[in-house]
Amino acid sequence: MWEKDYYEVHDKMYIGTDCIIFGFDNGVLKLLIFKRRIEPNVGEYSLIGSFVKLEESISNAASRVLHEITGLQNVFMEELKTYNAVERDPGFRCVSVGQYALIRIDDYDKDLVEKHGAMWYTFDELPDLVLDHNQMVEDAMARLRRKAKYQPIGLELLPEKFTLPQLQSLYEAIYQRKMDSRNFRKKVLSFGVLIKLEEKDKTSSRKGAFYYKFDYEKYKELLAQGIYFVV
Amino acid sequence: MWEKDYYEVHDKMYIGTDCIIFGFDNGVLKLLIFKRRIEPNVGEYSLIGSFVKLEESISNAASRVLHEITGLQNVFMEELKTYNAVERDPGFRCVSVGQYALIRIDDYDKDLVEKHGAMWYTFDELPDLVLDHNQMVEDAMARLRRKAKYQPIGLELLPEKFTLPQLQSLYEAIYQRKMDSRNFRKKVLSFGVLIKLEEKDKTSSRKGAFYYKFDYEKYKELLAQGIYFVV
DNA sequence: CCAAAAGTGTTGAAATTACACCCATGT
DNA sequence: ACATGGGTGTAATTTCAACACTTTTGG
Repeated sequence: MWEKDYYEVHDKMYIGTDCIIFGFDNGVLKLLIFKRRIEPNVGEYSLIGSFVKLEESISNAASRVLHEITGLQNVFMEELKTYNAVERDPGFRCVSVGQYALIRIDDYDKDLVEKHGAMWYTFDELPDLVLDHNQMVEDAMARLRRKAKYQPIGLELLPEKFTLPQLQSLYEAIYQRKMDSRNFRKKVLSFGVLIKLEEKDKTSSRKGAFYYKFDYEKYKELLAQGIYFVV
Repeated sequence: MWEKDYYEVHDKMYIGTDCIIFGFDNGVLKLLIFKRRIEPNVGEYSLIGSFVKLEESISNAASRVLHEITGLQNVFMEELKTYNAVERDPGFRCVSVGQYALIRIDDYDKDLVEKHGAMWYTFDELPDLVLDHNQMVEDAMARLRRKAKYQPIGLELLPEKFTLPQLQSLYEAIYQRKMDSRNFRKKVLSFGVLIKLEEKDKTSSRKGAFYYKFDYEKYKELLAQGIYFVV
């Protein structure tokens, strides 16, 4: 890659990406935060991030760092927005692209996460983070709430097999309010993208709750038709 | 601004911004496109954009170039997303942040626009644009449709005084479908953010249509309460 | 047999859609 | 007088919200 003349008069800067990683654990929505072991800001808490290299896209960079830390690949991730205030990074002009990720909290590699000094925190108990990272988390949370109205995000945050009570508690965690189980079930089942399995989850009640899984095919069909999922 | 050691091992690149500028003219939604007079891609069509300088934020950069070309200031603008494919710009690695703007088509400085070789095109008649600019326009259009459901964007696209038939035709242009005028009126008036004026617009009918204006105060109150405007 | 969570229907209120005619006015 | 776009109300349908009891089963 070589640089054309008419570009050289312009300014170059760093581009980074920071990942707002949501996980859902036992009825509680959590965020993966880590304690920095390298400069700058050693010892402070921050999101997981990286500079973007010339030969990778921004989402590549995010996937790369996410894989390094959680061991996960093919994680659902979406761009949030850029954080580009001139003085946001005291070191040098650096634009960061926030990306939020949804992971299945039972999938990730606990040792790896621990080795990097990362920990799960609930939204309410977040420590102060470096730079504008607290703002990023707030923005991501707001986005998640909005997104959950239109798309079955349970698909990304729950294990492949999940129960309706689990799905409901995910939505309750996102919206921070109790929902009526009859109405909730009616609604989510009406979309016709859930397949009921024979098997029951007996870990949380004696009666047991039936497992469901997503019908990806039907889901894609509906999306293609422009149908929204509003819960 | 000086550069810390631990940054120097990373890659710097260019950041640009491209503006997807919507205007609403006489029942038709249009986009401001210009024919490039400078390298690279002289003679081809593109969105209006600029490189971001070290000492300005991305939205500053967009405002700057928008002002240069339309003469307008304080234009409504919002970040769309980044366009960051490694090879998107053949000159050098350059990430572009798309921003869409809504302008009152009767406000802009026609001479200035013409001097820069810019022209209004409807969405359906867009020429081929450079790089990924056609994609940007599509994304912006999709965003606008979604946004129009939640916020009274008429506020940005229409002149200060406007009639309900005008507002309706704006929504019809955005959603590309006819709406029922009784239902439309009922809905938009129910929000209570429109103030009916004494004056009538007689340019499009003999009977004349009453002008309305937005009640900004009430609008802000409602937004603060988290109320949505769904049309 | 009992505690604890899963599962299930109905009813009233609210919002949305469909639909057709009169009004005001410049020519 | 008439053509043109502006303005108005009601009824049917759909969607949403509120609400309580029965089922299952491990201990």
